[in-house]
Formats: sequence, C-alpha cells, structure tokens
Amino acid sequence: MKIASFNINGIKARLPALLEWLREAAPDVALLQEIKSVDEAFPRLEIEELGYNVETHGQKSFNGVAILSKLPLEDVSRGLPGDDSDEQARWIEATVVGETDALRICGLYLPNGNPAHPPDSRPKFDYKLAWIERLEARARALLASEKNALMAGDWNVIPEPRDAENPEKWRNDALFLPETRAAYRRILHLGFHDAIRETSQADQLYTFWDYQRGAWERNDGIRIDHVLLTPQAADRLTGAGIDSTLRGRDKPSDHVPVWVTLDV
DNA sequence: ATGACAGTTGAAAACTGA
Repeated sequence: MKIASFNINGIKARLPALLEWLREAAPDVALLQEIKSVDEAFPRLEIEELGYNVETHGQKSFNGVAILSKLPLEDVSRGLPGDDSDEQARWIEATVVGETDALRICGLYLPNGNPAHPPDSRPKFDYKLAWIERLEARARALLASEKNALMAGDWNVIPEPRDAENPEKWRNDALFLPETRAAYRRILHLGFHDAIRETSQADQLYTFWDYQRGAWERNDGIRIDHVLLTPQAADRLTGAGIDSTLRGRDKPSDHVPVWVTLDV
C-alpha cells in the first residue's frame, strides 16, 4: 500500500497539479493539507473520477485537511482531541483496510507558530506548542493500541540541522527553535519511526522550498513534511521517498509529496 | 527584525504562510 502526504497550498489553485500527480504517482491513500476550502466547495467529483473516496475537514480560506483513498475508509474522525474551542481544521484520521491488515491513518497540518518573538507575547507560537501537546496525547493512544498506524502531514518542524540547507537562517524561526524540536522529539521518542530516515541518511532531503528568492533554484530547502510510523507499521515499511520534481513544474505548491509503501 | 512570492477574500489591500 502506498500512502502519500502533500501540502497542496490551496485546492482551487492546485487542482490540475494534484490530478496530474495522482495519475502518475497513483498513491492508494493521499493525505492533503492546506486545502483552504470549505467541505462543500472541495472538487470531490474530479478526484472521485480517478477512483478515490474523499473525506475532507475544511474551513474557509485557511488550513483544511483531507484524505483521499482508493480503498474504503472507516471510522473517520475530524479534529484533534483536547480543546473544544480550537476551530482550526488541522487533523483528520480514518482506518484503511488493506489486503492483509487494517491501518489507522492520521493526517495533520501542524501550526506554523511564527512569529515566535517577542518572548513575552507570541500567541501563535504558544498555540503551536499547545497543539503539539495535544498531538502527543493522541500519539500515546495510537502506540497503546499496538496496531498499524501512522501520522503524516506538514509538521512545520525542521527536526535537525541536516534537514535544512541553511540551518543558521532558521535559528530563530518557529520551525526550528529548540522548544519546537524538543516537543517533536518527545513524540518521536515515544516509539515512532521517521519513515524517510528509516530508509535514508542522505543530506538535502527537502520537502519545502520558499517561493521567494529563488529558493528552489538554489535548493535552499527544508524537510518539514514527515511520516511517523508506529513500530507495527515500521515493521512493514518497504520504501519511502519525496517527489521533489513537482516543485520545478508550473504553478507548484511550495511543498512536495512525501510517501511510504507498507506491506499491508 | 523587514521585504521579496503565492493564495484567498472580495473587490483594494489585508491577512496568512514558512
């Protein structure tokens, strides 16, 4: 089973590129972030024509996540538990039934958190850290289930210096601050496996290049889109990769897809 | 401690992203 994550940066602007990628990469499951659309306006017919079931959790203008799946989806759940007052659409999960086993799949769009200054007033960064704490609680429950499960999406976290072409440039950024990386490591170290690092220790594995300053042309990228596997899912990992060529096409998202293949 | 891009909204610039 091939599962991919892709921050598309707006479904209205990205539908042609998304359809082209779905046709050629043909993931069984695609987790989308930043659909920037309410559920009613999501172009589900065009995607269903390619053989996908579509489940969205959208909102107007910003955020929004979705699951596309060629296999049936069961027990769909929207919104990250832990704060009923949180109205931002950043989390969706569902169970996919494979040939040999089921897999719980969680799609996430973790808050950016900038600006992270000044230290005494940084509501967006505080929201990011609080969101990661709620995510940690959900992650603990996934591990406790001892089942095949994964959490994939735009984590907005640069885990290590080698995950950025110019790490010093990100030193004071919410994506790379020590607090952010420590909170991410706490989740990882519960027992999850970073699928990309399970399969490669290479440098320059990036999933995002800024639209500005010719970042793509200079390969000034960062790795912030991640697929984290439970031990049970990691045992079934057969491959992982990043579809970086999409960034060089017309009207690209600033993110590219990251994918895994699992023997389920 | 900024701006450059790009997308969305709504009809011009403001807001958001990373």
